[in-house]
Amino acid sequence: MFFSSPPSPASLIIFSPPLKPNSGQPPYELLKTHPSLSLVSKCKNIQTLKQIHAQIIKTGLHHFQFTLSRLIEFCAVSSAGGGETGLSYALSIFESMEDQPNLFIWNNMIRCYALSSSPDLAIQFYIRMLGSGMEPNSYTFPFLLKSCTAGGLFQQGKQIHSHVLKMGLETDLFVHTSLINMYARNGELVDARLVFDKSCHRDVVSFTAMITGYASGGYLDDARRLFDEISVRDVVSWNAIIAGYVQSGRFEEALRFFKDMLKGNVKPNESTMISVLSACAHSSSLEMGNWVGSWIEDNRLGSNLRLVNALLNMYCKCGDLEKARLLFDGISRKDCVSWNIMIGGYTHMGRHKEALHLFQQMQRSGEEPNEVTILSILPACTYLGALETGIWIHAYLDRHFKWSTNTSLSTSLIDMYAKCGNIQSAKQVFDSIYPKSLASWNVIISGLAMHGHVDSSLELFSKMVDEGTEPNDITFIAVLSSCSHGGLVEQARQYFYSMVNDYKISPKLQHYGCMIDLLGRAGLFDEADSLIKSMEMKPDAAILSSMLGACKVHDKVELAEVISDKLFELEPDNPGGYVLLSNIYAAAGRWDDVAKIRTRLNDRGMKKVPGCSSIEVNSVVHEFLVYDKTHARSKEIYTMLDEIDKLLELAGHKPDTSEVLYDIGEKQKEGALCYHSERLAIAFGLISTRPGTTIRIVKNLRVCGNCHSATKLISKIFNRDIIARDRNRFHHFRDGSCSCMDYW
DNA sequence: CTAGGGTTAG
Repeated sequence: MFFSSPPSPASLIIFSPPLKPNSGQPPYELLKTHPSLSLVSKCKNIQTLKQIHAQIIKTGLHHFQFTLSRLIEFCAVSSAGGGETGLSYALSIFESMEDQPNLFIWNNMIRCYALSSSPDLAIQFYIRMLGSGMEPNSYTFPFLLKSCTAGGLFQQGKQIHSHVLKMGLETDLFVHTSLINMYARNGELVDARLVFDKSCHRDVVSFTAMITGYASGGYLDDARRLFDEISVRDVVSWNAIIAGYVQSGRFEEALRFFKDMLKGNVKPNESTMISVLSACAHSSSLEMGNWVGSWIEDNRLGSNLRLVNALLNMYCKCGDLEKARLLFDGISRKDCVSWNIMIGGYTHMGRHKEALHLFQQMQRSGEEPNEVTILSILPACTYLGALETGIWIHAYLDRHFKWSTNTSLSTSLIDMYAKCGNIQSAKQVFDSIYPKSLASWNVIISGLAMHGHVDSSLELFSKMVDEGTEPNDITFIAVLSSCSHGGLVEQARQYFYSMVNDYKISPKLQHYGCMIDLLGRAGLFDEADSLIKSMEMKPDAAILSSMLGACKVHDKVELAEVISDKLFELEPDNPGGYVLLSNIYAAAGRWDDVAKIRTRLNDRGMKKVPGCSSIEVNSVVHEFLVYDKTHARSKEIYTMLDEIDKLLELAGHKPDTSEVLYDIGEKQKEGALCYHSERLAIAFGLISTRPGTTIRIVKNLRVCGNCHSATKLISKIFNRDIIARDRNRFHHFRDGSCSCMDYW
């Protein structure tokens, strides 16, 4: 098959006299300088090598072992011809050789195996070599030991070590370093150190092998000590120590080493920069990262994808998405990693719509998503409530991955279903996976809680404990919030007690938050207060806000004033608390105080976080703000809103305008309510989906009381299930009532 | 008669 290549390009055709073996003179001088052979070293890929091979046969050069040696060596060395193709090509030459292969050829065959995907076969080849009467030399062992390192073959490595001793080759610097590396990479640091200490001829390379071993085992102090002992440090030794600190998460120190390296006038290379970029990404060192960016440009390395991806990752992790996107768009041959980094960057910064959009572009580009892609895109679906896209991904996973054993993938999928409003599918996926990780228990328990399935949520918690999975602090947030959604005061007390005493988990702010929210809502202000006093940390804004909310439910105006003073001290510029207090005043009819707060808000120039609701239709996420008129079908939406309004009025719905803060007329206040973002999303859902289809919307804030009662009626009037996720929980509206039983 | 060891992003 090697002779079936198309005719050589003109540049490869060499007219030279055929050579004959055994013609008296040893032809090595001639061979070395023969044009066909010097071409081998310039060879770019295996295709070209085949053409040269054909040429060699034509000229009779293949009768000389020297020639074949060079070909096999090429297969072992060249990255273009290496790997599996290189190995099989080398093998075919080896097996069809006329004479006994010499040691050089045996050694290079072992070298081919070391770089292949089955390095263990190198050992078999070595045994075959011994069987044919060949004795290994100082070149054989580095290749062989490299195979043991690559294949994790510690036992075989040990045996080979005894061969080394028998041959008296342990003092050979190359063999010595290979042994250290083999032991170190197999996690046998003590053995590695024994070998290291035995030799008195150590150089920077053997030091580095030992340092790498220590560093990858997390023994940074040992690595550091050896590093200090090296008299002349080169790039690779610097890289090893820098990478070691990066892998241990000690990024600032890694960057300090890098600066020392530059001070010592050692020139960094691509590997250095990949580690440095990783350190910058993790420690948000944008300045240093930018410096590396210009270094890459100066050294014209813009086409090195590994390096550019690392740079891209740095920009994303440092939050400079604009620069990242510019770089990303400029990469001509993006790989899966480039896409993953950019998509993950958007998700990470909360720009979920852009993440989803880029994911769709990725599919159009023909690049296949992998597990990492899915793990960054699922949270975006979850956040946006993009159930259709989520279902598509589920089907994609079924087709392409064995995902049910991948715990993070399945957990992410369960979370997506739960938070996109489809708790049944979440439960189905949960039931189907094995093993069930702690995280998967946590997401299903909190998912059920959010949907108001309090009983099954708590049952699942008992089942989890029965099956021997130890709950953690996150589990208890889920359990306590479950109690909170169900108004189960006594159970919550018991779980809280059990968490502290049985599981020795010290409560965090969120645990206190659930408890205080629950106690406050139940009107148990004294107990809530003493719980706050027992906390070892100061109550945060969330806790004070939920106390304030409880004051509203129970008309506690004076207490509300005390609490809001503390809240305003903590967050003077967050309008949420002011709005809540003003609502409490409004409910008590204290309009003067309402006006005072409004002035305070205006003086400080505070803006409420705008309410935003989204709905996914045909895999496209549509977002709406209050009074939003930017949507392409805005006209139809507002016609629908008017229609809804009329029907609501007919059904006897009376808008409660007391919570509207602005100084406007009663009629306008009603308007402000009708155009709340969730109302717009629902109206769009009604006009863009078939009758009877469930409408799912997601809101970034809590749903207001007025919209809640309106939505209940809408579900009845239009005969639709409406599933709404707000900041706090899910509301399933059906036939005029809501799954939350008006408790939220 | 040719060769060999240590560093590598999501």
